[in-house]
Amino acid sequence: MYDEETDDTALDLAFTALADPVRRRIVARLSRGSATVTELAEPFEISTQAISKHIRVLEHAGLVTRTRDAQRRPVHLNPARLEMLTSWIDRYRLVKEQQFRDLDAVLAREAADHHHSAEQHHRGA
Amino acid sequence: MYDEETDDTALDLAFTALADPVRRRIVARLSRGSATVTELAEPFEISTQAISKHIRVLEHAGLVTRTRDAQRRPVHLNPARLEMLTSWIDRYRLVKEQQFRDLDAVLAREAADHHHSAEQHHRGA
DNA sequence: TCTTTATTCAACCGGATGGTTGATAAACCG
DNA sequence: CGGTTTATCAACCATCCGGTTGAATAAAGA
Repeated sequence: MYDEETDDTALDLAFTALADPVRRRIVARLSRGSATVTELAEPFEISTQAISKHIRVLEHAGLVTRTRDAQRRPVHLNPARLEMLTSWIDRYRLVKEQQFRDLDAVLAREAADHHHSAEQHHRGA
Repeated sequence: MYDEETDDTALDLAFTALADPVRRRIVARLSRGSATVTELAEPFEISTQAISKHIRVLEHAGLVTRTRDAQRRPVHLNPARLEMLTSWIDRYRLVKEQQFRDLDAVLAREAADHHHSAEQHHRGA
């Protein structure tokens, strides 16, 4: 879905959003079901305004959406956006892990460490 | 490997490290093979000092390691650390995606939107 | 040894970030 | 209507972050 030319600022916003422990706990909580701002704020010792800001960061990153129920604004997790992150990470993780299994790559890495330059030994992989 | 009680600051560091487009490009480059600081700096228009700082952030996050070859310090990607991130994300993504497939969860979510409280309808999932 | 190359250290700067408090808006409840 | 609940807006503040320039370290090469 998000393959090839993944929007850079979208990744910025999403990784930045998950770089904060409070926001990660919010995501964890939302994975078990939607919740309102005050519900989400309850386990924390910071103000609801601060939580509201955190939710805005998550929303701006597309990781959560909000609906409306009277004066409440329930927050819902968007798993598709999480999938965007795993697909980005896996793209490079898997390439590298394949290299570990590839003897040629191991030799190229040793060459980078013990000889002059790392350079492109086998870019045809 | 990193299941259960994943160290919070480790996740902080790793997500923060990937929240920067320059650092993500460095990771992408390193997935194709190790490289030195000046090699990594080349495609960018910023100073090598800035790149050096970026690498330190990645190293501190455990995403890369460094060896020594004379006055060069080749940088290597650590795929295991990337795997830590995907496993964290997937933990919550998959729970939520399961809810989408679960009719009971859909009903619970509607109840959260149209009635009084989101609350715990089916925490036994 | 003197010079060049590779990299880091140190100080600095502007802008973003995460928290605060106080005020405001909107919808429900009596 | 008046009051309570839910949430955001606004201003403020300290710290962090990503970049800069200039100096220092370390090893290689002449």
